Amino acid sequence: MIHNHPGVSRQGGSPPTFPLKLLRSFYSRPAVHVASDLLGKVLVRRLNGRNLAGTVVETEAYAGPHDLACHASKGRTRRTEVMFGPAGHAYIYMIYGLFFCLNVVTDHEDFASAVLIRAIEPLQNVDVMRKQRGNPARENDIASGPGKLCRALAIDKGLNGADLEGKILWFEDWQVPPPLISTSPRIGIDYAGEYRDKLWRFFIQGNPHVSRVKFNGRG
DNA sequence: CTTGAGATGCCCT
DNA sequence: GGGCATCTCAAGA
Repeated sequence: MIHNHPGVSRQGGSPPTFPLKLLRSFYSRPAVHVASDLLGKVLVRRLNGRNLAGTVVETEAYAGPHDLACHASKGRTRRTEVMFGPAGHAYIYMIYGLFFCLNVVTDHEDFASAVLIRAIEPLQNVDVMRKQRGNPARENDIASGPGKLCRALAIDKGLNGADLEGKILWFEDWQVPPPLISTSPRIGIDYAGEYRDKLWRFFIQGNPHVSRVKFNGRG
C-alpha cells in the first residue's frame, strides 16, 4: 500500500507544514488502493464557519462495474451517475429511506468505482458532531458507521457530486504514522456472488470507532 | 453482553 | 412493488 503518495498539496495560506489536502491524483487509482490508503487520513466537513473533522478508521472498496457489490454493476443510472465521472468527487446516496452513505469516486473517468467511508474517529468540534447525532453517551457512538458519520457531519444528498478539492468536504494527510490495517469481507452484500468474500473492507486494527459487525468483535 | 424486528423512502424493474 | 453498502430500541441471558 502506498502511504506517502504524492497526491497531496499545501492549502493556500496555511503554514508550510501540515495538513496536506489530498488531490485528485490520490483518488485516481484503483479503489482498493485508495480504500486502504485513506485509513488514518482526516475527513473534514466545513459547516457554518467551522471544520468538523475525524480520522478515517474504516472503509470499503467498490472496485468497478465488474464488482457485483458495486452499484455501478447494474449500469449507469441517475443515482450512480457521479461514479462514472472523474475521481475525487463525493458519491452520496440514501439507504433504507433513513440514512446517507458517503463515498469517494476513484480510478479513471467512465470506470465507475468508489470507496465507502464507513467510520471516523471524531477529532475536531466533537461537541457539534455529538449533538447532531442526538447526544450519545459514548464517543464511539458518534460516527462508528456509514449512516452515523453522515449524520454527525451533516452530509446529505445535497453534497452528492461535491469536489473533494473544494471547500465543503475534503480529506487531509496529517502525516501520522501509517496505521495497522486489518481486512474483512464487506458488510451487507451477501448477494454479490463471487465478490461477496473479497477482503475489500479495511479498518484500523483495534480502533474503538470501527463499526460493530453483528455486535461481536470489533475487528 | 446479545439478538431480532421495525422504521422509512428512494431508486429501479 | 421489491429491495436496500443501516440504525435504534427493547428484551433476554
